[in-house]
Order: sequence, then C-alpha cells, then structure tokens
Amino acid sequence: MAKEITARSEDYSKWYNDLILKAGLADYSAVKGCMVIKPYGFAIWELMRDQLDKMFKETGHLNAYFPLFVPKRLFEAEEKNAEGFAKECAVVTHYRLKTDPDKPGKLMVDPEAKLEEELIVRPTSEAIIWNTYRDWIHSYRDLPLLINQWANVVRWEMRTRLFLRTAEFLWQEGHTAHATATEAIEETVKMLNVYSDFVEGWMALPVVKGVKTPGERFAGADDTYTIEALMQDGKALQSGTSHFLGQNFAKAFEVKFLNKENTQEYVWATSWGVSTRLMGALIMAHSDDEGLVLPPKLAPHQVVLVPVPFVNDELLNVMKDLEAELKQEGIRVKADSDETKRPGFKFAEYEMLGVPVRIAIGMRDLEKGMLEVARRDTKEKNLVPREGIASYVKALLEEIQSNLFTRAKSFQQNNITIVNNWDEFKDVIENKGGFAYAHYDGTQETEDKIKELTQATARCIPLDGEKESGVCILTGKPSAQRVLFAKAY
RNA sequence: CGGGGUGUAGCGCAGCUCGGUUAGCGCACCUGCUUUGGGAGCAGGGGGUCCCAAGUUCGAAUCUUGGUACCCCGACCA
Repeated sequence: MAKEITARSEDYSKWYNDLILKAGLADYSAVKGCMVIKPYGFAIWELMRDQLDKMFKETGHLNAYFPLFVPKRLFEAEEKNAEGFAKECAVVTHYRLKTDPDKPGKLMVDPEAKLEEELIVRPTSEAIIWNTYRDWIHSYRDLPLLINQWANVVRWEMRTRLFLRTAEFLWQEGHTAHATATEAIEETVKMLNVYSDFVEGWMALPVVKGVKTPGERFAGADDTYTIEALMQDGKALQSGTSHFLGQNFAKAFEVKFLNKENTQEYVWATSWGVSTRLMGALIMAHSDDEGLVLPPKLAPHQVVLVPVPFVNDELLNVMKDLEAELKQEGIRVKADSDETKRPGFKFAEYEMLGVPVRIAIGMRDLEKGMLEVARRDTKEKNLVPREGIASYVKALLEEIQSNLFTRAKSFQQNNITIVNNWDEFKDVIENKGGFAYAHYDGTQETEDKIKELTQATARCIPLDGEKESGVCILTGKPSAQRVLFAKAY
C-alpha cells in the first residue's frame, strides 16, 4: 500500500485515479479502455447490485439474460437508436483464427471464416430484447412485461476513465412493455424514483431528478429522465437514466398485442439503467485526501478491529468476542489479527479503504473497560465503554450514513446557483462550478452554442422545478422553465 | 481522430545528452534480530528478454529508422 495520494486541490483527476488504484478498487488492464475491477471494488459493486436487485424485485421485475451479440440487421431496426450508437460499436466479423503460415507460433484471423452477417457487441440491448418480446407478447394479458438484466455492455469510447467511462462496463438494464403510454410513463418515473432512493439512501449522495432536453435524450427514446449528482469538483455526473421509449421499438420490431376489444395495438416501452459508473460517483462523493470514505451501507467492512500496540493472545480473545458481538448485530466487521503489520500502518490503510468505523483494542483502555472508536467521516476518536459497544457502533454507523448525506446535500445546495443573465451564467460555470439554474429558449442551437462557449451542457429540467417564465440567458427569447446547466463527466 | 507524455525488477524512478566492466536507487518482497498506542530500525538476501524489430558499431538501456502499448489533454459519449 502506497503512502500518499495526490491532494484534491492539486489535481482532482489524479486524486481520483490514485484513490482507485491505491484503495485497490480497480486497475488498468492489458486491454485499452478496459479495467479490472479488483476484489475490494467488486465487493462494493456487489453491495450496490444486491440492493438495487432487491428494489427491482420489490417493484415487480424479474431478471433474465439476453445475448451479448446482436445481429446487425436487428441492431439497425430502430434507426435512431442504431444511429446514436453506431460510432461506438465493436463488431464481430469473423468466427475463427488459424495458425499463421508466415509466422510460426502466431495466429491470424482466418479469412475463410468471415461471418455472413456481422454481430454487434451490444452497447445496449433494446434491439435483441424487443426482437424477443415480439414472440412473448400477444395479448393484453401478457402485459405489463417487467424484465431486468444484469450484463456487460461495450461502447468503444475515444477517451476512458476508470469507472466513469470504460469501453466495457457492467450495468443493469430494465426493459418493460405496457399496454398504455400512461402506464409506461408511470413505470419510467417509478424506476427513476427507485434510482434516486438508492443513490440518496444507500450512496448518501443527493441527486436532482429531471428530464433531459431533446439534445441529451437517449437515442430512440421519446423522453429521458435522469438523476444528476454533483461531484466535489463541481462537475455533474449523470448517475442513472430512465427512458420512456414510446412505441418506437414496438414499431421497429412489430411488437403488438390484442386489447380487450380484440384490436391490434403496438405496446409502449421503457428502459432504464445504472452502471458501474455509480462506483465513480460513490468514490468522488465523500472521499478525501487520506483516501476513500464509504457510506456504511455500502462498505464491505463497516467496522475494523485493530489490536494495539501489537497482537497478543489476550487482545485476540477480546477481539474475537467483539467480532462475534458486532456480527450478532448484523454489522460487517473485519478483525485484523495480522501480526506483521503495525497499528499505524493499519490505521492508514483502513482510512485509505474508507472503512467507516475503526475500533482500537488496547490493553491500557481495556483496563479501564474502554475501547477507542474512530470514525472515518469526521476523523473523531472517542473512548467508549466496552459494555454495550455493539449498540453504540450500530447507532454510530447510522449517524455516519446520515452525516455523509447531510454533508453532500449541503454541498449540492450551495452549488445550485440561480442565474438570470449571461454574465452570471458564465461566472458560475467558469469560476464557482456546480449547477447554473437558468432560463434558455429550449432550442438545440442555443444549447449547442452554450456548450461551445462554456463547455456546460443542459443536465436536466428538474421535475420539481417551478413553471416560472423568463427569458433565455443567451438569446433573450422567452422560456417557460429553468434548466440546470453544468460541466459534466 | 488530433496534441502531448511514458515504456528500465511487483510499484515509483535514475541512468540516455556525450555508447565502454557485473544496469542502479527508493518502496514492496524473503530471512534473522531488535522494536511496538499513527505508515518501525538494523543486517543479510532474491528478483531485469532495459516495450518490440531492424540498422550503425569492436561494443547499444544509451545513437538511427520503423513499429507497438498504455496514460494524460481535447472533440464524441453513460
């Protein structure tokens, strides 16, 4: 374990990379743009995944799995969707290698093994799924169809960043079919709420729920709903999206059902997803210059026990009892009995790993019936009675969870700035950072122009925003509602 | 796809300008002893196709040419 990471104030993006590498969350791989998720990082992802999966099932969804490959003919069926992803698709053209006659021991693509039809490695699965749904859906009795899949997808990005944008990433994608537009829109919003409940409740990261402007909409969607989170450097991160797909895919794949009146109708669709990008959000949300800071609900180890100043049998026994006691309370606890590392090293290491609570077990304190409890979020240390430690820790974990949220919430609130003219807008985007809440005329041209001039993009039209009329900060044309702008990841 | 950077031990680097014993340093690793309430000390030890290929040369980590990989910054995107 290395000793230091770059300070946020010095180089935020280097800090982010250092943190991931040194906390052992992920690593670069031999494949350009692809990363290895290491056990500690994957443990966090598993906690996120398990919770989301539970929430999907509680809202009536079932898991299924669809193929990695999508035949080109299917992929291109929904034109807008296909166009939107065309530039970043990996394509399988051959199905066999052979030994290279010119280079002994080397392999080459067998030119005789060219596929009749290329296979697209899924950048998203609407095409293959809707092609399947055609066979699954015939009657209104088959609806709604509520399916989710956990999968990997590939988007051949020009520029990648650990967790935030990699060529291959893990995600879940929900794909639902409904009899009416109203029902589909309700589903879209319901899942957006599941996402915001998860991100706020488990990741302790406040989000703004909103609707994307047409320019930022998912290719093939009629409407895209989003949750936008704010990172410590003032940049926004789109953390989850939920799409109302209208009848676009139903029409492209001829998915119809017979309604109660015995007439054919196209079904209405939604899709929604969150990815390992959430890991990036989690890392950036709370961490500091000493390392990761994890919310207790998503910490692989919620409590670590460290004997001080060194490991001996008596301390080991106390530690074992303590471990059992905490586990009894449902707390994820790690008892570190490693004799080869000294306490100071362990303290620093578990701070790097973001473990919310550390308990030092030392002879001196034990003689007084006390334990030293340190919390990662505020770095406070307190002597706490050995008796009743488990309930103390349990309450402390809850306190840390809510403190992290409160802290992030106040950061977010302080970084949503209402602006009323171009100078204010520019000043916020260039100097203060965060969201600029501004009127604009709603046209693509203006959106493009704003991006060109300031690098800021329209993040969303907040769902709870007031319908307040005003004038566009750039063109002076009328506007019906304010939109959140920010520089984004 | 443009611009920049870097490839030398697991990691971080020096050496290269000006070619010359056995390629070095820190961290990590192994062994031993001593230590031990915030990243231990000492001693000993192991570990290298110097990114690849071709060329120049008596001799290449070092010079030349070509290739390749990854990272960073931009445009594109979750």
